[in-house]
Amino acid sequence: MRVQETRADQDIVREGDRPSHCCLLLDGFACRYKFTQTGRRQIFAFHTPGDIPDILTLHLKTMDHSLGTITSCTLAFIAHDHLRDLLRRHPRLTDVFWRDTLIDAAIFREWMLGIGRRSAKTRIAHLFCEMVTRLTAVDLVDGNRSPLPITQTELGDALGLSTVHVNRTLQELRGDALLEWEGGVLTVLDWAGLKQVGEFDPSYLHLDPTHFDR
Amino acid sequence: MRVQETRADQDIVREGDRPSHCCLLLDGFACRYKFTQTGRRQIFAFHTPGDIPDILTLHLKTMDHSLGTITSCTLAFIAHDHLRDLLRRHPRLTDVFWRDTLIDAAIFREWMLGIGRRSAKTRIAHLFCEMVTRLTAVDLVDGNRSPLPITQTELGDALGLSTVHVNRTLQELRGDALLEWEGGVLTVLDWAGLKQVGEFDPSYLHLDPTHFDR
DNA sequence: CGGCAGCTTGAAAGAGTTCAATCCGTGTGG
DNA sequence: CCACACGGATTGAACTCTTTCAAGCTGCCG
Repeated sequence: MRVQETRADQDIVREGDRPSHCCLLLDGFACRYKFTQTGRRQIFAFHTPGDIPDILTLHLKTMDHSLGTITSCTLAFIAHDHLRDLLRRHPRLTDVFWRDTLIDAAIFREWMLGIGRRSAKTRIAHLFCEMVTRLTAVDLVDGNRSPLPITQTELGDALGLSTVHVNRTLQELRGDALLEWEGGVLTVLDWAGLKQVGEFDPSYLHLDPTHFDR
Repeated sequence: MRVQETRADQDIVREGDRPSHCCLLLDGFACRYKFTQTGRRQIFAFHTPGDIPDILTLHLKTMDHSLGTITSCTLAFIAHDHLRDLLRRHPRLTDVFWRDTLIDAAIFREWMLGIGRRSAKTRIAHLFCEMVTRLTAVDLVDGNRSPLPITQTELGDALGLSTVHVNRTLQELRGDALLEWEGGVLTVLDWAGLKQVGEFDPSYLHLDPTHFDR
């Protein structure tokens, strides 16, 4: 494993690349995204420490989207060959990684549902609920305060909204005393209320261990 | 394997179910979808013969969305236990199925990009290009005529659009002499033009065998 | 102190939705 | 053989959520 520090807003892997390594995110926030031919960006996923955002390169040679840092990050690069060797020796591990990519896809579906069918307010509230839930799972949440070091533009790019509208909708959420968000820290003031506005049901994250197959 | 005929518009597996079998689609069209709490539907995927739309139940015990038929279908149900046994005996097969679910996810991402960032016209054209490409891969396309037995409402539910708007946008596409679509058959009159309007680049489908890892 | 990224605001424009009918082809029962 | 029901396609008009454009504002860093 090669460990490396990276500045914020740097691409780690780009659309079209054919990487020979996967990257384990040790510290920081990253995202996956792609541009429209007309230059509009959609963010597909936010990644947090512990994730291997490009594990898919193990089976899909050419990247069909990009992976970039949001904050400065610590990354560990692992050669595909080593990873394959590991999985061959421990088939159970294959299932774990496969399952992880399936949850990844479940999150994509939930975002799709939001972008396609939910209002801006619901979408934003939902994403906040998801991030807090996921960050809780990796023990990064302190009480009702959760790191969320992304910009309003990035939030818009993830939710299919303009920055302006994100900004105004955020004001509503704050006005409803549901949350505060400044300095990259999200403070949830009313979890029940936020969940309700966001129509949030965490089942799709498959965090409950009783959902495991074995 | 238990083979079974199913009528159109029937659920095969429902959100919340904990299936013990996977279903191989032998004939017909199916889709995966989920409802918003306010009753709005988002279709996540269209499935064609040869697909195993619920292979994910092998690793995610509880369904977080539903799978239903669009047309009448022929399905083959395979017990998880049998499938697991098969995969244990042929580890190479695990990689094939895993890869397949990764392509599934790549399609989700592309749809997300469309719903979030592309116009209605581009979205519809893009979906048509995708379906024709995928149906060509399973040899269901005859010249420029491709089966596409879905309703305008279903198309809207897949693209995050209202039926009314789908209808009007379809008229534009027809008016531009790009396609015809009636009786469940899509006829592409101008492939190059449709690709351009749809900003379609099939890379994300990972069909090119040179993209395979081994 | 200037510069820059990110946040905020106002006003106008627009893409897409909603509501409410109408139309059309097909299958069904009398 | 015709009336009727029904799912799906189509149309018109009003409405609204979200975008776009165009400035300001703010805090931080060199």
